[in-house]
Amino acid sequence: MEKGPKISDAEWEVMKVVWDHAPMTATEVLDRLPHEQWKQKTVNTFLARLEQKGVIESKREGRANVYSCLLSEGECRRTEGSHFLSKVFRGKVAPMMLHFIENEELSDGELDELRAILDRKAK
Amino acid sequence: MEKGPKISDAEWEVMKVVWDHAPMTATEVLDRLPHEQWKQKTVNTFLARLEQKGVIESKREGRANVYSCLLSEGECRRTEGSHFLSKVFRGKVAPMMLHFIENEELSDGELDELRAILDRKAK
DNA sequence: GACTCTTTACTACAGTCGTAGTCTATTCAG
DNA sequence: CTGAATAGACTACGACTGTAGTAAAGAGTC
Repeated sequence: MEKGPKISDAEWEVMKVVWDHAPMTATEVLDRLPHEQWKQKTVNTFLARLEQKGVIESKREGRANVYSCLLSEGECRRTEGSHFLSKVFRGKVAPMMLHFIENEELSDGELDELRAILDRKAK
Repeated sequence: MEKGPKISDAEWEVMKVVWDHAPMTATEVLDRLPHEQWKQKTVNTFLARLEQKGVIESKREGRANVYSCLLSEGECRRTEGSHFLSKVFRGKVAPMMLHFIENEELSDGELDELRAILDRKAK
């Protein structure tokens, strides 16, 4: 497991947009974010940093840069997830799962879904 | 939900020791950490910062400070867990659970344990 | 009491993060 | 072509992180 780059909180917000709509320009990214909280320059900075980190790449098209993903959301979730697991739950999966079952609102449908997944897994 | 203070990666390592053995002195904390990677001064700095953040408190006893927890590991897990959930899995619990079931090694025993918990929860 | 050892308190410093401003080059309107 | 608008590149800057060094104060030793 080559550990991927560290993606900060705010960078994750930008990446969610890029994962959902790439390829796209910096202006388009801003349009997909809450306008009250984000300025264009801030978005640009994060896009540049994410490119430095190798999470995305940019290609010049006319007057604008067009950004695409190099790492998928799933890959970044794996990196972030195992980091979280070892940091906060000392690497122990079952207690972590229990924690979320106890602390987060799970609908009956979700509970059923999870049981079905576990049944399949246990086979 | 009053959101607790942000506890950094390295601070979590220190806190695991404190949660397990408090009340204890800075020297005792170091003794419980891998000696190769931690220096006493570094530990002291983190203890001071954790006190600033309100995670622990210190009482002077003789020549040394004795540290105790103000926030439990469970409380900090709740803060960190809901932060992680919204950041990395857009707040959706079921996909996150699925992710960990698919990506982390779960023993048969743990799978059984989880199924039992879900059954109880669904009642 | 003077010196030494331990433990704290304060200071340092480079790297990352959040948040943008300034300077520049390119494009579009006339 | 010339000026105005726009998108990118580079710079800034204070807060937080990881990692300690230095100075100072209390506690024993002679």
